[in-house]
Amino acid sequence: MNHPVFANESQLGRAPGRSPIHRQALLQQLAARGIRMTEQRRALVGIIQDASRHLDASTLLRLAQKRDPQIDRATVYRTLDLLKRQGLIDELDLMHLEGEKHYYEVKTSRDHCHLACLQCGAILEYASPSFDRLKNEMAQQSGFAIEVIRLEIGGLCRKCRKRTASVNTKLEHRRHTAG
Amino acid sequence: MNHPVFANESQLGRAPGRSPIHRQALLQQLAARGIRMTEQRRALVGIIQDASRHLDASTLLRLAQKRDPQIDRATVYRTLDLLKRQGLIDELDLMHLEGEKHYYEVKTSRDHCHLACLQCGAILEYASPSFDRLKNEMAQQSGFAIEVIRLEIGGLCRKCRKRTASVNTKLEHRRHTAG
DNA sequence: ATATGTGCAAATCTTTTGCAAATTC
DNA sequence: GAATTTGCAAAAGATTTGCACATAT
Repeated sequence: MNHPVFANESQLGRAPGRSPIHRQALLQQLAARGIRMTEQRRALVGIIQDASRHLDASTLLRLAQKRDPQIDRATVYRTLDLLKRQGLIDELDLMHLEGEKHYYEVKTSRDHCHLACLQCGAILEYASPSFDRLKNEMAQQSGFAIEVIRLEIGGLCRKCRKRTASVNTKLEHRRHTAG
Repeated sequence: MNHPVFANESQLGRAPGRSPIHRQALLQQLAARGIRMTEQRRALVGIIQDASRHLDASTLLRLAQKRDPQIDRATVYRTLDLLKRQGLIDELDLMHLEGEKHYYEVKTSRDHCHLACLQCGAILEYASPSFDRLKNEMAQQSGFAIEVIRLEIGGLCRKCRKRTASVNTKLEHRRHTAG
């Protein structure tokens, strides 16, 4: 790929280029590492996979309880921790748009970053060769063996910018025509 | 600047190119925005400025209380929130090396990112033209007006990598010479 | 048998909030 | 005296932990 790739701009939207094939690959990875895949863990992985947006722990719990009302908060947190330590999911803040929770997504084949609109809460995902290059450069220059990389941006999305701009224009107009 | 810049590798180290002049500039910015600078706020800003490492809220509180035992947790959080909203400090996770706290640093003239060693906790700060370029590219391509940018990396620092590598080698050696 | 996973409840940790008193404009 | 800032104590929210029981190897 030779140019930036976007996901559709949307509330807590998901990354570009995610495929259903991932599911099997993911379960295989876990099996290969000798990790016991229980019903509950399988369900949690599935929910994270299928979600059309980034989930936080309590939302994940709620969704999981729809199928299995028995499942406990602790299990959710323990599973998230497991998957995190195995490097199979990434943890995001999304600029703490709502409280201090974390959001999770299955690690994609391609690193990408998240742009969060501080006004409307839209999340845009962004992957580009420059990002890949920067990562390589940093690894090389710093001597770090990079395990996790997280680039998050807060700002105003295109729409909100226009909206704000037009409001400002109106306000200015009013100001000029007032006295 | 035409090449990557590092801060010294150290426990929770600070960014390259920070100058004491910042203090005045910062207080001026606040004054210019009509923000009342009380003794306590001034003290907190000073402590964050002077710190040789990234501080979390409770450490900041502890340090502030050395001079003024009266100062309260709430004031610290409220001040951090104020400075954050004014875009004068940045909030970091440092890959949650210890718990879920946040760390703070005065915004520097140059954007930089943080590499956190998951083994020894060292923090390396990194600024480079590629990072600046990526930021511009993203702003342009996405249409976002970027207000905050946060690039954090978790991995193994050079030292820990070597250390780990040599441990592995020893282990392998032992394994080979064992039976 | 031994190790691992789970539910439950309580604990912990960080951050926020309501309110009355103090301070500043 | 109106608006802002502060301390205090309580609340809220997210995450972790101890422990007894259940499940898998």
